[in-house]
Amino acid sequence: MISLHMQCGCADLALAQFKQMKERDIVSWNSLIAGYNQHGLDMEALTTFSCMLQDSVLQPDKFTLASILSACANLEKLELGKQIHAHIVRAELGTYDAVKNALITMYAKSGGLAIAQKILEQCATSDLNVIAFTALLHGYIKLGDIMPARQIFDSLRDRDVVAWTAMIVGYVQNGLNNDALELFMSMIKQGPKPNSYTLAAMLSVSSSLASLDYGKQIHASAMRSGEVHSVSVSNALISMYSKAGSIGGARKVFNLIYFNRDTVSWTSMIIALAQHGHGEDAIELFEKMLSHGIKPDHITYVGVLSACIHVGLVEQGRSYYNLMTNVHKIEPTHSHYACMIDLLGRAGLLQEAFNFIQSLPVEPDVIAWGSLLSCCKVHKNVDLAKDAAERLLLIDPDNSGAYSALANLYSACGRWEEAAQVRRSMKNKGVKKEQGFSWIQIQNKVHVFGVDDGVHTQKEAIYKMMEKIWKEIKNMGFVPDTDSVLHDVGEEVKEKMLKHHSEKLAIAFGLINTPENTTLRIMKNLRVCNDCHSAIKFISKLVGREIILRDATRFHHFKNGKCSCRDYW
DNA sequence: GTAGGGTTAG
Repeated sequence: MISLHMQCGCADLALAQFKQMKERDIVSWNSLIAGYNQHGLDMEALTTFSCMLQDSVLQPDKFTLASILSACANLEKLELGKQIHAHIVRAELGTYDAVKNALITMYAKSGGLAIAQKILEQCATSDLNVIAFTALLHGYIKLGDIMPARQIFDSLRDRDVVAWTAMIVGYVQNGLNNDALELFMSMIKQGPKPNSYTLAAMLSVSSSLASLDYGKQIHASAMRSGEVHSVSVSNALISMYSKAGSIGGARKVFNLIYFNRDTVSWTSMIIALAQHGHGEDAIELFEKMLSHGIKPDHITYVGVLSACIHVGLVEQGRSYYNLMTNVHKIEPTHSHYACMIDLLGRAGLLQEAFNFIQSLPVEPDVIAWGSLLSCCKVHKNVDLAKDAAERLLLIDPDNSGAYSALANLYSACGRWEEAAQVRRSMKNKGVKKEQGFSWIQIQNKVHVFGVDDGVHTQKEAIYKMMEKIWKEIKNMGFVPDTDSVLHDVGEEVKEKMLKHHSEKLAIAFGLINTPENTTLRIMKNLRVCNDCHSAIKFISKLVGREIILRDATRFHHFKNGKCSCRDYW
């Protein structure tokens, strides 16, 4: 009965049942502990374990210890794990496979990889199994050692779906998306059938590639295999659609799982809405989440605060920050601090943002100073920007963003000499500037455009298209924002440089190569400049198309001369 | 009757 409740995810019911029992045998204790462990309630598993040791004469058996070791592994409690290990040796329970595997996992996960390896080597060759090796493989991946992990994977004879997934996830977590993709392909060809874990991981690959086509393919295969009903796959789908620029797709999935939403589902949808500039909707959804009695976690609050940032709701942001710390008792992290700095700074309350940084109970990090710096850039506050940049460079001397932001700000204010000075010192220190580029995917092929690099095969046609658009939008009232040009050159040259910004080239290319009325989805690695933002609004009206641009921080939906961000970004 | 390796959010 206890395990039945646990399997339904009703830990409370299981506990009530357990408390009712007059006589508790080892199986009832084990069921409760294992249930907690399987539902991620590892702290509860450990407390139950110590109750068992105190309240009863029962001795833990191999089932108890396997679960407890797993809890230690998840909580990375190496010391406690070692004590359990000692007990296992004394009680001579170390011969059971499940216990051995749990032991190796515990060491691999909680920072004792060398011990894990040693135990594995001591096992006779006969009973080495895929579970222990997968745990070891995962241990290497956690340390970022991909090579030994891959070696283990290659040497495994009976690779099952978990081993394949562990290796794929390992690539994803270490930013090796292409390797993940490649391995997934060969899994399809010759490996076991992917399950919900595999598909969720591959959806996160599609998210970081921001490839809607690819994500849709994974969605289709999840539908075919029935894994689409898993909450984790649904949650990963929400993020994938959002990051690929389709807020509608994200909404559809979220609505579809009405009866099956967890904290991650709500959080993913809130973040999706925030990223797409639907700040009010994000907040409304958050309130709905609270009224449904779903507990927000620290990431939910990152989403809520960034929703407030994107629409400039300063007061509301402040009150949510207080709600988080005072009511939900969530300790703010660096991300929350960065959100608050952004919230205040974006709204022009630069001094207040600066004071906020000064009042932090921890050393401010690169992100904190970087947020303040970019806000100073938006509001053209040179003095504070200089201060922020200097402090940032103390922590990270090679931060190209800090140099660029400061140099650009000087340029924008016409202080060419100081701008040149910053660029010189950047050059002297060997710091390389991050180049801006944009890309667009058309029929499974990604086309990348740098600033005016002119390498594309359709260069002539693209430039010609841009020339035509430029003339027409100027007739519509578009005024080029030559302040966005960060070089001291004549007005005419400035205009030419603006015309060839990477996002504009990507749009011109998209217009040439897609049928009329198709939505264009452009991605950019840096934040969109003022001139491009203004130009794209006109272009969307001129060509009667929706243009979706994802820049470094958010999405802009341009339609009929307007942008979803309402020009606040 | 109970157990062991792998997800998803900024």
